[in-house]
Amino acid sequence: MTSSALVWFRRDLRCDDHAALYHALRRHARVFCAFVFDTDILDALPARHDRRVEFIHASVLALDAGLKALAAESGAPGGGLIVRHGVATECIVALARSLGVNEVLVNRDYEPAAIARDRQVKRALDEAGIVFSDYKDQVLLDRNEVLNGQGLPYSVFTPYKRAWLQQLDAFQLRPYPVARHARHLAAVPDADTAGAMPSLADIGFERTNLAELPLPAGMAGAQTLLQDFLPRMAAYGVARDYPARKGVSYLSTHLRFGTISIRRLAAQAHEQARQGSEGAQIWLSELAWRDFYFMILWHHPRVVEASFRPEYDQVQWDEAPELWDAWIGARTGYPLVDAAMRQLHQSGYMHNRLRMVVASFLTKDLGIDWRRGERHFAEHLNDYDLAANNGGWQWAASTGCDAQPWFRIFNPITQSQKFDPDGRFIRRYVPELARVPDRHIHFPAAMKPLELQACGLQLGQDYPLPVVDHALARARTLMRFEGLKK
DNA sequence: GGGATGTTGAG
DNA sequence: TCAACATCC
Repeated sequence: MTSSALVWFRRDLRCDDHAALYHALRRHARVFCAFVFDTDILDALPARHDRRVEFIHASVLALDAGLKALAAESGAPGGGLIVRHGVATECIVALARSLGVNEVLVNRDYEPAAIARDRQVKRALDEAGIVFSDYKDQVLLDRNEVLNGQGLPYSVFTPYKRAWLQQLDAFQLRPYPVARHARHLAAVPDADTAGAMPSLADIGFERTNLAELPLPAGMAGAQTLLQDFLPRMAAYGVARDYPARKGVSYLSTHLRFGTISIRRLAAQAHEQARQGSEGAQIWLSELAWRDFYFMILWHHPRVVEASFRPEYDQVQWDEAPELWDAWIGARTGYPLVDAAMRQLHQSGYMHNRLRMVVASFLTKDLGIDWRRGERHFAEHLNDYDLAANNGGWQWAASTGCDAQPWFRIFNPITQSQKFDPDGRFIRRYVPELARVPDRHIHFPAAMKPLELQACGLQLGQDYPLPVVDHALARARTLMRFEGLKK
């Protein structure tokens, strides 16, 4: 066996339990690894400071080190990552030709733009006589692996999950044994070693506050967060709903960039669930939701632009520029909504319950098109993922598959009372309300003048008056949806 | 040489 | 998880 291959890393920045890397190492004598800082993607980002680019940059450095360590352990000559900055479609084809590889391997991506990009690369490689192959890696079960009785993909989550769980056996959860074949890792060619790894500035980006956030990057960062979460998994089912508590895994960004393998996570959850942990069972369902939305996007790429249920594209949303400004400016007068939006802007993270609250508020209270909210999240979330973000927004807006019914409208005040009962989360992000008593923190506009005076709060000055009345807004939304022909 | 035990690949 | 295959006494 003298063939050689190139593994192109994209959103799978790890060298452990990695499908494409495993297959390359098994089938080829010499395996090169590459990552491209893709100008097609980077140039389209709205800002030159972006926590995700910084996270990726740090994770790519760690991946290079990881590949070198893996090679060293197995006595291979080199290892390491070839890093380029340019148009990925061109860089990869040029690199594959200059290295003279027989095959380029990737882990499959399910987003329409990525599918088009990969198709373009495949075409160019075909012409050069180089094989292009892609593998399932990002998800546990993809595309047509989970089908209903008629052999069709599901569009309702609960029966999907039942079938998904049935298929999730020990084999599906097994990690790819990469280390076993690591001796086939090839050294980075000399031409690529000198000044190969560009700095963040080299690719045109500035530092952010990422280093101050509890989000360590790279494979090691993911392991740190996982170790922290494992003992909390059993309590996840209850704790996950309270944004003030440390109830969730905080692994979403790592799952987004593949710095941890979904199989390793699911295997842990599966094992704890088998031993009767209810929290683990619920967390595993969240991983099923993730697979579900990837599957939906694969089969229905039109959801990127349109409602999953076409009849809901007839909903007349409002332009409402001043309401939009209040939402993105975290000045709606609904403390939980404002706190959530500030959490997003300060950290690039928003607790999942709050994503539902602010999405419901934008679409059902402010009457604004879910796509605008979706785009805002896309710009700011560290863990932004098209499939899940789109699915979540369409769920909240009632336009999606298995969405909440249109007449079910979150009340931002009762959500706040239920899930931030003592206002701890609100006070963390809306300090101007620090002295408001618990009883009123969820809706200070209901306070009487004497009560406002007692805590020294001037409504409309220190904190905004509500931009809409929830009861009225709710009635308007019911009418907005009611008019649709069924 | 046969049965127990271990390793690997299947994705 | 299961089957194929290797290894060991």
